[in-house]
Amino acid sequence: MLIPVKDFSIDTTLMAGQTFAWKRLDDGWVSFIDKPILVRQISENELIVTGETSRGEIERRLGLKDDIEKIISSIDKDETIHQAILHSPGLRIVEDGLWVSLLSFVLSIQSNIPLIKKRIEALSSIYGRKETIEGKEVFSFPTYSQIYEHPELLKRAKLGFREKFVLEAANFLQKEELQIENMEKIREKLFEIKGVGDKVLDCVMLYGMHDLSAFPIDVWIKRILHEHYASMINGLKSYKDIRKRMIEYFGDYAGYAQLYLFIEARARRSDRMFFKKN
DNA sequence: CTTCAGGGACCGG
DNA sequence: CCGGTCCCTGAA
Repeated sequence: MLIPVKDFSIDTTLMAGQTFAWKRLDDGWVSFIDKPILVRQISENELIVTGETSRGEIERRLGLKDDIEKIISSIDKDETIHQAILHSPGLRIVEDGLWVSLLSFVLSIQSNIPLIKKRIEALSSIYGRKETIEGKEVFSFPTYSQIYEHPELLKRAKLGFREKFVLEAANFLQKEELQIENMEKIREKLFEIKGVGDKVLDCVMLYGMHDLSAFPIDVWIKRILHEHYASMINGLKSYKDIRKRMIEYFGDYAGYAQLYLFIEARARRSDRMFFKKN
């Protein structure tokens, strides 16, 4: 299946640190939630997709339906964000779905990206089904039912204190019939899960549910805010107050601003480390 | 070998 | 609100 795209880069999008549901192969990206799918960007304007999926699903999961021009023009409010936008051409915000993002970001607590990936890999090899796509073996992303039914296997993934949080989340989704009616309702319900605080919840809303107004604040965003938006958040202390202020500032697509700034902050970290080594 | 920080959340004061 | 503590890993 061929999907035409415009101003899109799959590498930029999937290496942004927003999703752990895609794995990079030599010449493409695989994701195995229900069925394995393989996506390659063969040119600037074309994706090739293999696997049992649909154009609609791929477009949804890669944020291809977002009107990126409109989004950028609405968040492009100062020099800092302007530069960040210029440094990440082709970026989109993914839509991983509720469970996948919930598990991913519970696992992200007090962890760096390689560690999160490693944990997902471990869980996939413990619970996942193995299938092949174009001769490549891939394990499915663990489901909450699998974890609910075999909680004793969790220890093997060495999740540390996050293990009980993962169990909480799996049990919750197993027992609760969540309707995707309005985002506020879902927020309230998910907040009941032990291990899901403000930051994890914002990540789930943004990268799982595609609520583009969500604005997660982690240590990287905090650094950027103190460095470049100090006057704006002056006097604000709590997570909720700072978040509210930034959403007021960036508007309905604050989530995109957040991801551009996040990528920028981490890129500068890499620059410094490179500088140190030389 | 040890030490320590790392995409936060909880709990007690 | 604030601050100690939580488990595990990889880097130093």
